[in-house]
Amino acid sequence: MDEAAALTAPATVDEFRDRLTGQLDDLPKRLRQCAEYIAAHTDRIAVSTVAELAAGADVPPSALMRFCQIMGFSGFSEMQRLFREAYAPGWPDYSTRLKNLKEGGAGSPSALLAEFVEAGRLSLEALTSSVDEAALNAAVALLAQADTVHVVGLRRAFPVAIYLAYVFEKMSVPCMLHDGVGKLDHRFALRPGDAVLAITFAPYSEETIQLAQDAQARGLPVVALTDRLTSPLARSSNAILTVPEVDFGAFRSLSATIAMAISLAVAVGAARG
Amino acid sequence: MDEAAALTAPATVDEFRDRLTGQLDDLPKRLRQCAEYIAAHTDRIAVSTVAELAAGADVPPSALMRFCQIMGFSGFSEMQRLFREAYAPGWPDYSTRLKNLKEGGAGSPSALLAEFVEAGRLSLEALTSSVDEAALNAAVALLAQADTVHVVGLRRAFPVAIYLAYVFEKMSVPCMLHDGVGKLDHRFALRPGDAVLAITFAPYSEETIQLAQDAQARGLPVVALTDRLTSPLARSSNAILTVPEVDFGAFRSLSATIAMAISLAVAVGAARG
DNA sequence: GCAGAAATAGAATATTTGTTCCAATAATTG
DNA sequence: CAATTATTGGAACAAATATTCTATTTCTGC
Repeated sequence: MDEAAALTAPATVDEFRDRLTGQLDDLPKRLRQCAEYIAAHTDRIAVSTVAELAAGADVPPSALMRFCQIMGFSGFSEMQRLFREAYAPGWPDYSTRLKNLKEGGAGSPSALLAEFVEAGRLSLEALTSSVDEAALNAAVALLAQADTVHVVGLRRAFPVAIYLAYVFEKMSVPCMLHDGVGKLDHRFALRPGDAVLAITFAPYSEETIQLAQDAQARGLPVVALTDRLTSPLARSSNAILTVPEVDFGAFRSLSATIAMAISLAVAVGAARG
Repeated sequence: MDEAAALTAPATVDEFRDRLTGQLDDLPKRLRQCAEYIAAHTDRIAVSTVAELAAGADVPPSALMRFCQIMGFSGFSEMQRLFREAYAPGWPDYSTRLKNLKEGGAGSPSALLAEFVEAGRLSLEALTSSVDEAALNAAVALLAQADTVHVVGLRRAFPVAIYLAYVFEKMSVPCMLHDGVGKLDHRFALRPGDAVLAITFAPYSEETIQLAQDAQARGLPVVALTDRLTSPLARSSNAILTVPEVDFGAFRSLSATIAMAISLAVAVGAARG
C-alpha cells in the first residue's frame, strides 16, 4: 500500500534526517510545513507532545500524525521513542562539572579553566555554523596547487602558524614558515608558483598584511585566516576563511582557529596525495 | 503542613540539584532510592515517564510521585516541565550542522573540519572531568613564586609553548622560552629561584625531558603538562597536569591543552598581582 | 470545467500516563 | 509491648495525549 521507501522506519537519527531531506521536495503543503518545522527543531521531538509540535508547525495535529506515518513510523509515539532513546548527550555531567570547577571562586585556577573551556567549546560550535564551505574548498585548491606554501602569522597568531608548519611538514607539503626570527625578511623567498597562507587577528599585524600584499602584487594566490570579512587581509587575498573565536578576558582560546587550520592543512596534504 | 523548604519549587536545574543534595540525608528508604536514581539520571527526566523512572529506581510509581512533591513540585508533570524547558541549548542544531559538514564526503575539507571540531569539543569536555584541581593549584603556586618561568615544549607541543610565552609576556611574568633555535642550549639560563614549565606528549621529546631533569637535579621546581601520569616527566616534576586530548587521525586538536595552558598562565599572572 | 484522486481539518475515540487515596506494613516512642 | 505515627504499595480514578475516521476542500489530468 505504502510507497516502497516508507515500509521501514528509520532506526537512527541520521537515517531519519536522510529520509527527511530525501522526501522534502515531493511533499504537499501541510506535510512540508511539518517537515520543515521538524527539520529546524529536531531536538524538541523528544520532549514535546503532538499538539505542541503541531502548533509550532502551524498545522493541525492530524497533519503531524500523517507526517510521522510518511516517515515510516506507525505513529508519533514510535517516532518519539527514537529521539528519546537517542537523547543521551554530554549535557548532564558536563555542565555540572563546569559548575563545580567554577565553585573554587572567581579567579581561582579551576574557575579560570572552566571559563576557557567554555569559551573554546562555544567557539567550536559557532565555527560549525559560520564556516564558508566554498571558501574552504577554494583555499584547499589554491594551496594544493602551490609549489611551496608560505605560512605567516605573528603574535597571537604565531602558535597557529607554528602548528600549521608542523602539520605541513608531517604531510610532506613543502612549507616555509615566516617567523620573523632575527627580523629577517624572507619576502624574496616567494617564487612564482608558490602560495601564501596568512593568519592575523585584530589588532592586525603589519608584517603579515605586508607579506600578503606583496604576494598578491606579484600574482601569487593568498589564503587568509582571520577574524572577520572586513579584515585588512580581505583586500589582498583570493580566499578568506573567518573563525568566530570567543574570547575570555584578553585571551582567545584558539580552539576554533586551530581546528580550522589543521583541517585546512590535512585537506591540502590529502589533495596532494 | 510541609516543611518550610518544600513550599517553593526549584526554578532552575541548579536549584534542583542543590535541594536534592540538601535533602538526601534525611529521607526514608524508598524516597532515598528515588533521590539517588534521579541524581544519577537527571538528564532522563525530560524524556521519561513516571513508570519508566520508577522502574529504574526500583520503586512503585507512587513513591516517585511523593518524591516529586517532597522536592516542592505539585507533581511529576511540573517537575518534568522544568527539565523539558531547561533543555534547549547546546545540542540542537549543532549536531545537525556537524552532520551537514560531513556530508561533503569523507576526506572533504568540511568533513575534516567537522571531525576536528568534534575532537576538540570532546577533549574540552573530558578535561572538565579529569582535571586534578589540587595539582593545578600547586602548579600555579610554584610558578607564581618563581623569579623567571622557563617554558619548554618542542614539536607538537611547541605551539602551546609559544602561546604560553605570549600570554606570560602580556601578563608581565618574566618568562624564557626554550625554543631550540640554532640548537642552542639554554640550560645554563636556569638560575636558583626559577621554575620550569615543561610540555611534552608521546612520543616524548628528549630535549624537554632532559631540561626538566636538569632543573630538578638543581633543586628547581618543575611543572609538567603532559598526556598521562606515567609520562617520563612524572619522575622529574613537582606538579603534573594531564590533559586527555582526543586525536583525529595523526593530529591532536590541542584545544584542551591550550585551555589548560592559558588558564595556568593567567592564574599565575593574577597570583603575582 | 469536470471527474477522480489526494490532501486536509476537526471531531470522536482509544490509549497511555499522571495522580490520588486508602488499607497494609513498618518504624518509633512512652 | 502497645499505641501512635510514618512509610509504603497498589488499585482506582482523572487528565492528558495519541490516534483514527470521515466529511470537506484542494489539487490533477483530461
